[in-house]
Amino acid sequence: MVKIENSKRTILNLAESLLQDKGFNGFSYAHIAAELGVKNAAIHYHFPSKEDLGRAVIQRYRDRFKLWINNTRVKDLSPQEKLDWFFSIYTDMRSDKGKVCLVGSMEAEFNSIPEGLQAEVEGLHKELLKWLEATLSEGRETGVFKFNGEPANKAALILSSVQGALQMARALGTKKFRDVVEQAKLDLLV
Amino acid sequence: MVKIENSKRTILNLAESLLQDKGFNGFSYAHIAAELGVKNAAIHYHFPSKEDLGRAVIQRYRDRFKLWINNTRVKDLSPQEKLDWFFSIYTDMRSDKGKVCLVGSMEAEFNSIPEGLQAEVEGLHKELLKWLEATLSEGRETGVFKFNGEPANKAALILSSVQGALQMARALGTKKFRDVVEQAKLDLLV
DNA sequence: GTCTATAGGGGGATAGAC
DNA sequence: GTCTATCCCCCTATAGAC
Repeated sequence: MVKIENSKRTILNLAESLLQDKGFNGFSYAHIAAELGVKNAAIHYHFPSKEDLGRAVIQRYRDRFKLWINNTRVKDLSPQEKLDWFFSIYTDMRSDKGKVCLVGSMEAEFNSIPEGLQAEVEGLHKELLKWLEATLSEGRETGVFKFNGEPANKAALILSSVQGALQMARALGTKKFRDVVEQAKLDLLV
Repeated sequence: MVKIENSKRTILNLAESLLQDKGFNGFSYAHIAAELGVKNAAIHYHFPSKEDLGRAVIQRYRDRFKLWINNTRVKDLSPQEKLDWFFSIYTDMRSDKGKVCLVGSMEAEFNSIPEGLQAEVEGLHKELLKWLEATLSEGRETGVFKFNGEPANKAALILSSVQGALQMARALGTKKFRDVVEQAKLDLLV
């Protein structure tokens, strides 16, 4: 049961949380309705179909990320600090009831979710990669990061590893997640 | 529709394939029955509950992995070759209809699958990590692998990254998966 | 081992009252 | 915007015939 100021926003919050907790095929309108303290049909008023709801969650996340990285609080950080900020997003997910990242959650179920959702996930994943690549590139130029190969590939590896590490932590515990993040940092010192 | 010699084995094959394709919550007894060309109830005869079926799939995979790594064809390889063999497992999954690894699939849905399954996944993940750690350790001693930090942490990072990369490839394409594997190899040369 | 039949539940979604 | 009521489908699972 959750307080309501803005139903639509609260629904999105709950849906996002459930997506990261149980996956797209693991949650239902009933779950959201129960926590919100309303009936099933009320959710359908705001989001006619489950696909609509899923897409709205991802879209909001994309907007949020875009705002973050364009905000001076992040934009003006050093590459080192940017990377730490990035890792902290995932660390916070792990701390928040062992959530995994939206992208990983939906890609694992990719072939059993609506196509409109797939496209949204693709867009988000590209944006995350692009920012990370730019950050690694910048850091290598200024000499704080050292690594072989292309920044784009290194970005793909790091993003994949935190995505995988959040999942791994569910079976093997939070320490394993932290180990992966530490190793990823070590692998930038070379 | 699939030929039947051994129903139980065929069911396990289909279930494993569906798990890697659609996830635990994304497939049903009906899917298997249809492909096998039998009725729903026939599957329940072999595997009373869906949890039983899921556990059997993971157990078989664990046995298979154990056999592989103890077989002289793998056991006697160099660390370099062992690692290549390991990556080839994942490359083959990607080639096979864009499957993801069982562990990643089930950890993404971890909080919406039966507890008995969770335990099985935990066991498998530990075994994969343990073997990879030993291989990295061996390779570092013989000088073919170079990396900072503990072999256990490096193993966790590499395993997480291929797990994540298979998922990433679903949204961004096979090239991205290959990029991650190549980067992982580069990161062992330092 | 596989079938038919069916129980029993949950899911997504809609219509119409308030 | 939220309610009640309802539809229809799919799902897991079981009983009993063959």
